Amino acid sequence: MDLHALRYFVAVAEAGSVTRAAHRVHVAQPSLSRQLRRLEAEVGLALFTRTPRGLTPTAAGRRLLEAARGLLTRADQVELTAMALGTGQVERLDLAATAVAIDDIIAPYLTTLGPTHPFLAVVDETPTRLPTALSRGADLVITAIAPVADAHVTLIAQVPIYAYVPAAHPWALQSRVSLPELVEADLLLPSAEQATRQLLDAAVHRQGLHYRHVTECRLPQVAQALAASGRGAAVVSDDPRFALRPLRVDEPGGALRLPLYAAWERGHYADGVIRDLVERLAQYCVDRYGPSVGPGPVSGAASSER
Amino acid sequence: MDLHALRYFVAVAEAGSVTRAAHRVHVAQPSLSRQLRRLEAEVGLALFTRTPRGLTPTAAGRRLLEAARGLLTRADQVELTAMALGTGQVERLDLAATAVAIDDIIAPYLTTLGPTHPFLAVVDETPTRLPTALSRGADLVITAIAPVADAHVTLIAQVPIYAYVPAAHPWALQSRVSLPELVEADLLLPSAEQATRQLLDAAVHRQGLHYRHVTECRLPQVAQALAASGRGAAVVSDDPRFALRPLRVDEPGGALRLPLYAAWERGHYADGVIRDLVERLAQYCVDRYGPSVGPGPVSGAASSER
DNA sequence: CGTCTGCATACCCACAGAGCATGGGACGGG
DNA sequence: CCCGTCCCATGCTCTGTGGGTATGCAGACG
Repeated sequence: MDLHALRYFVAVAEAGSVTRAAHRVHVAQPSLSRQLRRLEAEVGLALFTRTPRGLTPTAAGRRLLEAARGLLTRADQVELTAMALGTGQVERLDLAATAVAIDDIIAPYLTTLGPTHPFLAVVDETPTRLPTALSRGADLVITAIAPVADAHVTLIAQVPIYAYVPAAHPWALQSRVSLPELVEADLLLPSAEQATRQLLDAAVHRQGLHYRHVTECRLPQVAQALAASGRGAAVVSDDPRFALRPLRVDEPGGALRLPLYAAWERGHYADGVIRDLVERLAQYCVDRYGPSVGPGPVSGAASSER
Repeated sequence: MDLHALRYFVAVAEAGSVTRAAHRVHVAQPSLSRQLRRLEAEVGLALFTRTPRGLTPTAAGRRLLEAARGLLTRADQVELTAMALGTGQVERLDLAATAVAIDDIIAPYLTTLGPTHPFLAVVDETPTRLPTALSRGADLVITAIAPVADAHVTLIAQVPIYAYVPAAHPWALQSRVSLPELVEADLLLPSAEQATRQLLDAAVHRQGLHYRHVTECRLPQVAQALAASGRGAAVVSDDPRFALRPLRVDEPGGALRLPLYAAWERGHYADGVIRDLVERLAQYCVDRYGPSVGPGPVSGAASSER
């Protein structure tokens, strides 16, 4: 059950004769004749009825013909994609990104640019799955923790992180909060392996502060649900999709910022295309939010009351 | 770009190592290694990055992997259908039939029996295309003209033919019409190659009658449209889907009846299944309409005012 | 009844793919 | 620091499959 045999089979069916088919596929008639009989032997019944003027497919032959045609066209497509890969052409890029990157950068970038070539298939991954996204099929990853794997890494933006509080919270009237204030509150924080938590922990440690009461959440949705039920006052997260009031978290030098890296495989077959895309993304962040700075609460998608 | 090479390729990708993959596909490691490098050479770039502990697919490798997996599952399906063909299993039968057979026999048979195995894919063909339906893919044909091709033929029913008249026609109050009456009317008849026309012509000739005024129509829809616009009084047809009043056409011996034959390819791979189905269809006609007789205007689906 | 057409068979050759043996690079433990 | 281990790559040989040429053979047609 070789592709070759099937190709010959459909050629014979379409030509209606072994001889004509042989001429069409540029092969001698006996070879084709043998392949055909071999196929019939494999299947176990006649695929053609032999007439003095040629061959006509039997019912079984017609049924197999349908299947074979479908398989062959599919095989040709695979061949084409392989060729496209070899010549560096690319029609689709799989992009995996954290929530904040998608909401604050990718989505507005795509909406302002419209459809792009190559087509960007964006998937948002949970922070714990992001480091392995490259090896699981993503062509480009945007993450806060630079992957250690054999990859190109570029810093494309630095976005502030936010403390989200319910509308009834005493802080609800202010737009930012300092770290000494923050650590006194009941906090819902990402779990330790997440970049935002590491960033926050480092800043807290730098200032010699200590958390008072912390509840860890691996998923932002859970944090939001807990906050809504009063189990925590402030949620610190990089996920901009909260229905809570965002406060920018400040430290003395300014806002606490999460770096966002674009990472892609070293030697990727579409390296040039990806490089180009990453550069445009970084430039987009600069144009829109200022140099070396990501979107803030004043302008950009994260500024609305969500 | 062989299926074999692709199979090895996905095996290596799934095993994460040439050695393990070789063991899994029951082949020596060097063969697999060579096939892999050959595939990479064909595509033109590295599909795996070699690590001391095994191989991990590159971006191009992952992309090709998707395509290859799809192709291989499809190939396996084709293999399975081929096997099924060989062992005489059948999951689908393509049945081509005239309008009258579908409306009066197939449809009621299927509605009373519910879903059948094998699944019956019913297509209605125009009378001119029916004789070649067997060679164009149908597994079973129900037609009024027994095909001359190398096929089994069985008479399964004999259905009356009808003259359809507008509701305003003088005959509209009667339920049948004799041939001497009929030939006096303005007639819309099927064209000469159609079975109903041949049946009618033969009966007319047997009784020494002659048509007065005939308009030929190859398509029943056209006949109906012409009748509706007053271009003909009576439409003789075996198509039971007219919005006109049906009159049974009588000759001295009784109703003028159109034979319906079931025909299927001699040596069909599902011969037993088809034989069984045909027998059940014939038995269904006998049970429902009496021996050697098809549905009449009194009982059955054709009796309603259509 | 000869010829023509078209499929099947016989025989030979070439190459692809499999196996075996072996080289070589990268970790890891003593 | 070196040796053992693990794993991939390569060289060599052999067999099996597919292709080519020559030919047989059966039905159609004049």
